[in-house]
Amino acid sequence: MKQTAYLRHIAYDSVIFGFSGEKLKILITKYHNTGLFALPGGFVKIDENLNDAVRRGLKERTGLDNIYLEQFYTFGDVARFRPEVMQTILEANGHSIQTYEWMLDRFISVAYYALINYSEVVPTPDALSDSCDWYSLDDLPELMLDHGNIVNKALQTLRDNLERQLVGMNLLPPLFTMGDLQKVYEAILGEKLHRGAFQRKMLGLGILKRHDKQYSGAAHKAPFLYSFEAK
Amino acid sequence: MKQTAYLRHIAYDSVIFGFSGEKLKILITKYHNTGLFALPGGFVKIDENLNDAVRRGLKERTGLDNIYLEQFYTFGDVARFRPEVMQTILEANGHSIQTYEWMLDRFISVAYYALINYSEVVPTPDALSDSCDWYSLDDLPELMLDHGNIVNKALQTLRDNLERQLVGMNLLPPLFTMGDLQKVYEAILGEKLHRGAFQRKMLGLGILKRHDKQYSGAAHKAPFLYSFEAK
DNA sequence: TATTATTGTCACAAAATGAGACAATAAATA
DNA sequence: TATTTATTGTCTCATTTTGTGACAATAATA
Repeated sequence: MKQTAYLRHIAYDSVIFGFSGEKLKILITKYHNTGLFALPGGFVKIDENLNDAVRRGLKERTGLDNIYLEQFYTFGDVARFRPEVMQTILEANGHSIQTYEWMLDRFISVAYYALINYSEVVPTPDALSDSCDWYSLDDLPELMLDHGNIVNKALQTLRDNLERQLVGMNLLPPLFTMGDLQKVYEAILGEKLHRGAFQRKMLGLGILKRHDKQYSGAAHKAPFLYSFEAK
Repeated sequence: MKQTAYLRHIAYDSVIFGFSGEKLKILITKYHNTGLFALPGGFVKIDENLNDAVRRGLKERTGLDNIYLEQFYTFGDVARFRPEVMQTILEANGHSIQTYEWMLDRFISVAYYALINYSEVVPTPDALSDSCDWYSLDDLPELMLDHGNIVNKALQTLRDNLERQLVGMNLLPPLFTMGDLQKVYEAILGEKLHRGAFQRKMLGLGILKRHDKQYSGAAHKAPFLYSFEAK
């Protein structure tokens, strides 16, 4: 990895949303021997499209291709420039500062959020990290630099876009119940929705295909399973 | 201007919207002796916040402070990298390529749109340009690089955000009629709106203050003037 | 004084939304 | 087998929002 392989001053960070246990979660990495938690991020190769760089990183971190991905903001304040933080990380990994000096420069970070099917993912740490794990949004560790802000803005954007995006399609497995879908919406919005109205609206969109019922073994009526259908 | 004064690989472009003659317009600059039209843009100083760099550029181009400004996308495709274009511009201005070699590198561009009061602006070209003028959105010249895409995405974002933003407040003078306001909305959306419903909705927002009537000298009822009011 | 163009407001229909009610039903329980 | 429990699918009704046209008011003109 030569110094010239990456564009200087430019990084990306990704807020990778998954849904499990009725909670919205995101992937967080922890750097070796530092106690520092961060969003999965990376750099852009000299001859690589920005969007492709992010997809490459997502693939490495989750194993998935063809992820639903949305760029939402570019963070460029000078206050982001904290070379001592990156230096700590590099030193904790035994890397020579000389080779990675370019990493100590000021970076502008393009932030993306991704929506993925939780059950398909095998979170994988990168070379500098000793873990890459799911954290509930309401139980995040302290994140380094402005990564907390980035998460907040990602969630805000996701909420704003909720009506315009097929969110459930990306956060749920191929077959799901109406209750599953409602729980996803409630987790994102952070509020309870009326069951009847929600069902009416979702069915009214005309994008759900009804399948056989799901017999859960529980003592009540079995719900239908649904899948999303491109019209 | 030393090479190290600016962050490498990072630029911004701005889509500056104004409203005049019932049309939505944007500012376009034309580079000396090249026939190249472009969005007003610039670079970020090493010790400058990204957002501040954009405001600095806007101030130079329009003379205005405190502009309504919204970042909407960052363009990072390799296809943007066309050093011969920038070289043409520099040579046409008699600049030595050596001094400005950093400008020939690949750039990632953070795009913003601004909403301004047309009548307050004195468009001012920068050093490389011989004009900075208003163009109607439906009558734009061919723009260099991907600037045409940037304009399209800016307009799309503006439309999407129309209900969440006080657009009229930024595109109109302090006092305006309900008809003026409706024309702004129609220009942005590109469609006619029903007069009665529009008036009902705007008044229902509770953010308009009614003033004296405007006697236009025309042969019909005089409309009220309105201003926006922070609640 | 009648005419013209535009404005402020309303009335009504249509559509969308909020909220509760009820029957249906899969499994557990008596 | 009959009853109970929890949840589901659907419906109805009230409320709110939206789409559409109509009307009187009015500033200037003919």
